[in-house]
Amino acid sequence: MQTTHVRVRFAPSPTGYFHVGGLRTALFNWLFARRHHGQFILRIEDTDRTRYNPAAIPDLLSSLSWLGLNWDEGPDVGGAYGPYYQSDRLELYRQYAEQLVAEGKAYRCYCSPERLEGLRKGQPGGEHSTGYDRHCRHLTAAQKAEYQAQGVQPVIRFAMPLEGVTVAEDLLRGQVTFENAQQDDLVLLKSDGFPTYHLAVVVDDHLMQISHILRGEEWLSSTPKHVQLYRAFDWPMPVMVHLPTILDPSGHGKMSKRKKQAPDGSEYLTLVHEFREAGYLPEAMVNFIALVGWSPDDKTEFMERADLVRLFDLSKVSKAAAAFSYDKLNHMNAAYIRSLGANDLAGRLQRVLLAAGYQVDFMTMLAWVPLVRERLETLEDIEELIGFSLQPIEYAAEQLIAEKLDRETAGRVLASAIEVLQRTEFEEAALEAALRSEVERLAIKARQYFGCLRTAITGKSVSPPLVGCLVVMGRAPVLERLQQAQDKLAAL
RNA sequence: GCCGCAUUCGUCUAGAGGCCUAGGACACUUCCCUCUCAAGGAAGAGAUCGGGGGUUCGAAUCCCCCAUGCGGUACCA
Repeated sequence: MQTTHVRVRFAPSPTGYFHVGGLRTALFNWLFARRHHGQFILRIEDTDRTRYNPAAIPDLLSSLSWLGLNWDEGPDVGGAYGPYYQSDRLELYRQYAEQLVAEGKAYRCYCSPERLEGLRKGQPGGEHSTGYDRHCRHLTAAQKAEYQAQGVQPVIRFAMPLEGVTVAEDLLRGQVTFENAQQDDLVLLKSDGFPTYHLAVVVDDHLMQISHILRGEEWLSSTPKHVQLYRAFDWPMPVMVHLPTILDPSGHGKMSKRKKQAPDGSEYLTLVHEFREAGYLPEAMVNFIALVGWSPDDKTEFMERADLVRLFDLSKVSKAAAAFSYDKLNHMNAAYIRSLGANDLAGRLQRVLLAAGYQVDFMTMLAWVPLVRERLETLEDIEELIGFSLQPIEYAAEQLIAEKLDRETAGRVLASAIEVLQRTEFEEAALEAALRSEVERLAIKARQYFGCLRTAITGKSVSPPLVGCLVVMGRAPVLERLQQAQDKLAAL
């Protein structure tokens, strides 16, 4: 596989935001390029003017950068085989299309969209569901002249062989055979002068000397068209690899084709920027996505980027579509968060909170790290975890007497805590010892004592270890909340 | 409808004729730890390898048929 110099490309169409399906294709291309010390090329396939979305390219570029998938040639960086926007290569496609016309391998078609539409409607269920009836394939000179006179803007169609078969070679699936009679005379050049995907992809992959085409499985069906185009141009075929589809978590339907609802009614994330905003680490995303449709062996799952590059092997890519598991992603993200250095984690968390509008300094964040580290599934969870320390809390007074406490005892707990916290050094071991002895003195359970305090301090029944929270918050704010709790209890 | 691809625990997968009474991970259950929640530790449940025919001494692994799923069937990519 490393006999030829590896040049691969990721060639998205800027019609919408970058989604996980595209990410998987991009990542596999990137890994393959890095594994073989080849080039990873980014090419923008903006040949559909009607679906063009100006937000798509900035989103794509920033997402790829966030994930660390750098490209050797493409937008921003240029390269020897540019331009890398297909809309800047129109003249090229026109020339190649004309060349095929001149050689009798393609022809001008003057059929109206209405006629084509009628054709499609008229023949469902027929033996030949092939869309176009090749009406214009054998027009006489006079007929052509008449269409021209009418001012009809023709398209250029490829003249597919009418008989025989086309065999596509796929690295994973072997030889896939298609009957030529089933194939359409596909449009190469649209009436607006833009190429279709089929023409542009073949011309560019050849001109850019792409050695391996790794693309989604949905392209397998159009591969015979591409094979015939390569043949018509007399160009060598790149190695083809069709990557398995990513299914949504239910296992039905392509991921990200449409938004799907999770069992709890929320929407599944499908766009890369959504994962970023939801607090997923780029390193976790890369590791996880690498495992959707590929695995190095029967054990290895956590792999740093260098491992991924070293181990990536196209021949071990799975052929079957795979469902996207948010559970596993979350697990992996949490594991990556836990493995981060304290300073690194603190910095990332601080950024999340600042972006959410909170005032937090780095040292405080650093103090929180040991308390929250193994409780974070995503970076965004930090707000839920320590939000109580950043803004006033609200809770019902009844919550102070949970855990089978009674009102009087809860009052004693608060009083005892206030007393202890006033005189004890604000340091974890000292506070822990002092509070524990109060638990004994009051002859209640630790969970009751700390549960009451937890509500008073955090307003919640779940929090990071309480004593740690007290230390990070500091004496004054803590005492203030305990006194507020006393008031609440009194008012009950 | 037609064409193509795929089919191993709920999910992601390992497996390329005997190493498989099918391994790992997520999720799940139980227990331990424990101020809550996590994390961690231990144990457990979970797939006769979609079904049916072959080939073979022997098949999850090879062949055929069927079923199901997915994809394609555009002047979209």
